[in-house]
Amino acid sequence: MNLPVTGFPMRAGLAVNEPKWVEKWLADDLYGQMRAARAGADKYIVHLGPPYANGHFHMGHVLTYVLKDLVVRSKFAAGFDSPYAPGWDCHGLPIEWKIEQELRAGGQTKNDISRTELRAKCRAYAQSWIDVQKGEWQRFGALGDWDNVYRTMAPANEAGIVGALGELVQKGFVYKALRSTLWSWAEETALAEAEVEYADKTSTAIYVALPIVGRENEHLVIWTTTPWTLPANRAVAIDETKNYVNCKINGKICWVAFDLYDVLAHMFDDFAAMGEVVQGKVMLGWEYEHPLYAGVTGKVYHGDHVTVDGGTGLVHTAPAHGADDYWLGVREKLDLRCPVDGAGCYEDWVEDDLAEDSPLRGKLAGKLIWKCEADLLDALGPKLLKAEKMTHSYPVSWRSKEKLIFRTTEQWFVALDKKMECLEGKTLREASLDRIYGRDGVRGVNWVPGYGANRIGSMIEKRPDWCISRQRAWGVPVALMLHKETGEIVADKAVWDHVVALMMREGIDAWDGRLESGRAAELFPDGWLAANGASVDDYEFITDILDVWFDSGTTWKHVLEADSTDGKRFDRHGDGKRVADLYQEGSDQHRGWFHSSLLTSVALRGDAPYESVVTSGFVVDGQGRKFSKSLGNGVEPRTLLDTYGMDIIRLWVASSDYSEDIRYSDEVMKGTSEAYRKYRNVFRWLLGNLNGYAADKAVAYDAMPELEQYVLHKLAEVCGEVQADYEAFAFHKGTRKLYMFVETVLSNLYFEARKDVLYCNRMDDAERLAVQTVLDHVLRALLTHLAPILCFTTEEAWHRYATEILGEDEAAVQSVHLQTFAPVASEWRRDDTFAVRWDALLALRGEVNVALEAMRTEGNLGSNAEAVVRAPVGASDTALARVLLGVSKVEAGENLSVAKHEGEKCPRCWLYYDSLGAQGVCLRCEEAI
RNA sequence: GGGCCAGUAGCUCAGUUGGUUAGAGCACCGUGUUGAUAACGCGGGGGUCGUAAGUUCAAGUCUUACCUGGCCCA
Repeated sequence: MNLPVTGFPMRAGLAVNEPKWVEKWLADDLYGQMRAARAGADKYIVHLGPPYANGHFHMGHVLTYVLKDLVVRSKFAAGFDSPYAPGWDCHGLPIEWKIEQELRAGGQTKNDISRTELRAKCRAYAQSWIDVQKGEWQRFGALGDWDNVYRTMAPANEAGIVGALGELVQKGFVYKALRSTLWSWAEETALAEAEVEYADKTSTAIYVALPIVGRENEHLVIWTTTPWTLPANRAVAIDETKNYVNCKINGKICWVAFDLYDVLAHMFDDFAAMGEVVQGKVMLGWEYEHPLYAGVTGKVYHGDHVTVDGGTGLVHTAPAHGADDYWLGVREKLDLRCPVDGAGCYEDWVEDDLAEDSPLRGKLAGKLIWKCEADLLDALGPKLLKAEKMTHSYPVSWRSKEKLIFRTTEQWFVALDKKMECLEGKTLREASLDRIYGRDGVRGVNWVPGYGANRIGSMIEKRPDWCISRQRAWGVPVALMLHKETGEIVADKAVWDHVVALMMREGIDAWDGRLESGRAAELFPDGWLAANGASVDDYEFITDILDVWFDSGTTWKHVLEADSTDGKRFDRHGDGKRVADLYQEGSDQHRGWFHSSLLTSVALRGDAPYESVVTSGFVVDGQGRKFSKSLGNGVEPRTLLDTYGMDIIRLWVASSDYSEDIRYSDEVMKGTSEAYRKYRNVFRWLLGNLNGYAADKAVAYDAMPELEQYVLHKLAEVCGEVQADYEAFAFHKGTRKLYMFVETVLSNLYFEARKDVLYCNRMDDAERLAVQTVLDHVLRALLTHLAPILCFTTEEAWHRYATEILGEDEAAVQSVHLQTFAPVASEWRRDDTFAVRWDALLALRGEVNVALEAMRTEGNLGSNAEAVVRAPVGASDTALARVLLGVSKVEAGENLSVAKHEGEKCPRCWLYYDSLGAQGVCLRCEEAI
């Protein structure tokens, strides 16, 4: 008997064995070997959206890094050279916060140390997480250039980011403007949305009557919960489509929204009806007297944001203190200056327009806004119709829990609607949209799934100009110099090149460090100031930092492009392709990384940075809900590694349709584990039955039995389809086809049919060798096609194959990941006639199985070998049919009938014969013995 | 509240330009093997295709509304 023999164990022990492979691959520099093996081949560049260097990896990271790894590995297997550099996003608020927290824990604040020291702490903190995440990442089996990872905080990258900013400035994209931002006066800083919380806070709500110019005793009534913004009042906004009505409050004729009349009637003790109604548009242009300033007037304008479901329907508008107000102010060219400084105190000029005898004189300038409330209310006098305390949900600082304010401050922007020479007269918005949709003769991006184009397209269409400045410390400086008198930005390339060169050596400290230590002059090239007849004191240096999206949004430049000349990693030999073939991230990145990368790349090189963008949904639980702490349904990748092993997690990712959210649950993982075990058992069976086989024993295709040809036909078919699926990033389809092949063609049919020949025929029997030849092809094909997915298990099986079947030394075995997809001979693919014939044979097999099962249920049959079948097959097909059915005999006949074989059972092969040979076994077995 | 997307058996997925009784694998149940054995084979049950209308001779497949869930915004 030739039973299977292999050392490939049925049980995987992934949790223990996988880390050993990781170690070996790193020690052997597998990635380097793969690059070398594909030297000169076409490059396929997957570019990584850098993870933020803070915290452990979660399931979302697992999903995206496995997906990217599937692409990289399958591209190598398809013969491409696929350089891949892991990297990290290092700057930004969350890390800076973390450091501030640590400082506070030590009784300090960020003001106690220099910005340079603060940045050093942030840098060390980021690095510590990079080290942690690197280990977790490698454990995923992710292939990559681990010795040359990139970090946005590396000096070369920081210099590259500034260089990108410099080019934008030189091309004319960057401008300065006032913008309304949420501001924390307590911490003296602008806040990003992520830093904002909401809490119940008490405010003073006031109704104020503003006298209308030229209308005796008539007033506009405004309502506000922020009395401190009254000095900044510049207008009153109404809804021109709504009706307004007058009434008498405290003896004053007051105009309010018609829809709010009833509510307001009950609000005031001294209220009387009047009843004149006008449409809002009639009021447009009415002038009113400023609530505080003598001789100052404002006008009534329409505002889309005005509602009549609260307040009075007339909105106090202070462009310095609100987003809607700000945009109205911009539209109507109102005074946008902010009378409140960064610490929440009124500027001196806030008192300029006060009347000589105003009680507010000397009460506002330099005072904290919250402390001026009582004085402001007093100063309103009879204009104040009513004041009351109210509690409402209000934005507060994450840190101090103090109420936030809106302040208009100077910020830096990238223009989206400016017609640009470098974009052939188009705006950045238009040029970006052209590339998103592939219109106006421009090559588009391949969005997978396709709706990604719409999604990012509608965002680019609607978004305002890109505000790239932040008032923080941990980031790349908006390294701008402004001429103090002219306000002009220095755009001279020589200066930018000089600054970039300094940063190349010193990183971002080259900027802030020099400013802090009074060496700003060094930021100019030698002799530049003199040549321009200027001194360093003529210039103002911006200390804002760049939005972190600018860091990662320019990685195509400071990572890919910077490393792409003269045969370096990402060099594509000027083939005209985009810098990257693929960006892959979660669908949230349509607003994030895909978005910022597109804008910078279109602006700077006139094209998208990527050929394809593949987006995935999010990992959700078994009920389709997101993972969250409050639901308590989170899972830690580290736990899963111990429970299941990475290959099973990789298989889960590969078999999921990531275009939607993908579910993670114990049930899903149980199913995935079963599939894994199937693959593993099939590998084991193949290896075991290839025992004793060698390449020189291979049987030529034409000499093979038809069953073998059928299996090769199916193998060729599945390999072709799977490779196409991989190419289309449809891993779940490819995985599914491979599994179907393994399950239905191999396990159910072929292995079952050929066990007899493999176990019982002579080792050197031609038919047995034909079977082994097929097993050899099948194993190589399965291992190479599954290697991108089951990267650990296929490697393990491949090593067994190399040592047990090919007879190689363990130390000399070449990794499965160095192989290309096992080739498929064209002769294996057969025509439709062949396929139709086999469909019929397999259909017959199904019918016979039903009949045999009926016999078994009646207790008349054990194994199929006990049966003899009469079936409608040609006489020449009875032998093949017998093999397919696993029965002892098939006779050709008109109709299907099954019966128990009445002959003798061969004790060796267990088949039944009319009679056995002299040695008590069948003739075939006699010969084999 | 707005934009985009999804909702087919317990699970993972197929369902081509709308066209006969909606498919597969796993899981489940039954059963056979005991020379892939913490395996393997065979058979079987299981879905009113998220809900409700509509278009059509005909809808899982088109339209609308709603429900549920996800991402991004406000």
